Amino acid sequence: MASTIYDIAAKAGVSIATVSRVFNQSTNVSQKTRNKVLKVAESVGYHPQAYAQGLASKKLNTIMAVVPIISNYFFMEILGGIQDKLTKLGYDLSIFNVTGAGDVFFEQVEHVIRRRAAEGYLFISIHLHPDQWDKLQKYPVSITLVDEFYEGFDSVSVDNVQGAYTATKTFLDAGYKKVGMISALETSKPIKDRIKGYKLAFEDSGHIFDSSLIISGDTDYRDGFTERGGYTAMQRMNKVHPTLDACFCSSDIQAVGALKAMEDLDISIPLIGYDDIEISEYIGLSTVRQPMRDMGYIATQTLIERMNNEEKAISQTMYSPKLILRKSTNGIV
Amino acid sequence: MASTIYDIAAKAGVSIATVSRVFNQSTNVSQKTRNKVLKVAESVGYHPQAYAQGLASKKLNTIMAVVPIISNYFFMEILGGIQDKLTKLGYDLSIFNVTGAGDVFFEQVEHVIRRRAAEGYLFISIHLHPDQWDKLQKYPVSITLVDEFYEGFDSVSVDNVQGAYTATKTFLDAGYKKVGMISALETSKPIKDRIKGYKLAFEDSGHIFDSSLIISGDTDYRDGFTERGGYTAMQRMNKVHPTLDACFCSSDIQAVGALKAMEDLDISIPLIGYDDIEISEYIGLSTVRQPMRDMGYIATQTLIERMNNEEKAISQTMYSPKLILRKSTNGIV
DNA sequence: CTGAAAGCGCTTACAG
DNA sequence: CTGAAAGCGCTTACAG
Repeated sequence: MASTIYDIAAKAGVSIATVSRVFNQSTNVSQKTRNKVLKVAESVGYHPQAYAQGLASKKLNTIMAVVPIISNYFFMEILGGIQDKLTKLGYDLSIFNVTGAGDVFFEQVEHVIRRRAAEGYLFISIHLHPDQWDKLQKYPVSITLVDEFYEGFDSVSVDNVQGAYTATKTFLDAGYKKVGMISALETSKPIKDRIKGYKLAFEDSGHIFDSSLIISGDTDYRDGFTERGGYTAMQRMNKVHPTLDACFCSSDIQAVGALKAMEDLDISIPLIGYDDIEISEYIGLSTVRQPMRDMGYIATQTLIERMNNEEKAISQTMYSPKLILRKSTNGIV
Repeated sequence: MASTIYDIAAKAGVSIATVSRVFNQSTNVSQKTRNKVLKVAESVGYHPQAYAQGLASKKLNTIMAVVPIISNYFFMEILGGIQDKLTKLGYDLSIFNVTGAGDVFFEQVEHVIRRRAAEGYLFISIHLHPDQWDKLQKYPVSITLVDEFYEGFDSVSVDNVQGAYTATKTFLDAGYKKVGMISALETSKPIKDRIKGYKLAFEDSGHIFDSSLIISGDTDYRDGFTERGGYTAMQRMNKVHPTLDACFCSSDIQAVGALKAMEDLDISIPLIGYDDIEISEYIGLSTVRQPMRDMGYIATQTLIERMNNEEKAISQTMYSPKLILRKSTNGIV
């Protein structure tokens, strides 16, 4: 049923080389021949097959996004930025969802790289051990890291330590003493950094640091970056520290849950989230802005440049997150 | 740099057929030979290339999601459901983002089908004209429609007319007379149906229908399904109908914007959204639930079944949306 | 259990 | 401007 270049060539009375040229925008085909081929191709709905083209030309024209969790807001925004850029360039996007844990996780990542189903890879929120990164570096493929960085790879990330520091310091400087942190999975890379920044703010302010002020929710689904994670964390927080002054949340989506918990508990303290997802502006949530869309866009650009020039110097872009104050911190600054 | 099956065969002292068999889980290879091949392959980081395998075996093991707008909540949820299913089945996911408008839109859709870069296609929120659907039906590929249906295609959708009807009727039955509708792009398929349901509720209730009660926002970005779309629509609504009794919003994300507008305008009327995205529960938004995750999951399953059996009877799954009442409609029912 | 060989559907120098 | 032919990296009957 599906026709090939041979069928078209036969029906149009030309060679397969000519048919191929017609579909490759080659100028070396007479208008007459071109029209004849196009007409035949159209009549049977022919179009070159992606895989065969890829094999023969060694060009796939697709880049692959490798992600751990597909349905979260952070990734969605990043993806939007990637698509904005890709569309302009005519590349296709492929998505690989890494589902394994532990060693299997790395094996999956390595596997997808080896299959060569794309010409370039965008690693989004993929966090590995140093020796694993080193191993990956040996493969002759272009990879750009998003939300992570490691020596030797192009990357686009945000300074998580600084972001958490800024949010926490803002509370401390405003005179609040008991400033809690609603955390997510503590072994996750971004959380480690955010906790670091949170601590640092206490130290810089000359306050004693109390680790019991850092509390997570009751679920590790999506690494704890969920409404429910924030909701249950705030409930726990209120049990342990009923006199909390203010709270920093490790993501906006958790802050949404925390806000609800506060409402249910009938308490009200200033809150700062993290990310600045779209709804935050509308629900009046103060937050630490990560330029997610830009990150996806820039990362894609960086990757394409790398693909076109392997000798290019490594570029590590690190954004400084920006604090955005809204209703949830009203009157504190 | 990149090694092929030939390199491995040579180094392991076997034929390429044997190497191929090792990587295809064929049992017809002695354990000894298998180990030898695997060792060599590991030492150079070899793995069969996806495209070459695809060409030779005519199996790609990838399914493609074709979507108009990538970064929206509805799609994100659907995608999550697709991945849940795909992961279990060992298929890869590819995403094609249709960016064109008008005729170009259809051309892009047709083009991606013809390229055969996947064995099955999931069309998500792709709405075409009858003659375009008919044309698509001629191609020998498996396609499952999500959020749309058309004779001759497998599909998974939700009854938009009924959803809007239920929401509106609930208000009307509760005694509200002036019930507005915050709409999105009126030429979009789901909006047409939701407006239909909205109207129907008035007719069934014996009320006169006033089309000036249907108002959209000031932007068609993402077809108007944005916070901003809802925000500006509510502002307009308040100008035209300052004495509105209640309001139905065509999506939760717009409702978030509308809620903010109401706050800024210092008015308060009952609101019902559409979708039931995750945050809705936490912000207390009443809504019409679309089982997005399930839809993605079921659609993927349907597609795989179709791929395995082209003779299978067409299956058109239509969900009945469910009204979920929360704080935003407190006390009305 | 293993190998030789044909074939998958294209692209691309090389000639003319 | 056009064609014949080799090659891309695999898989898979067919033999043995």
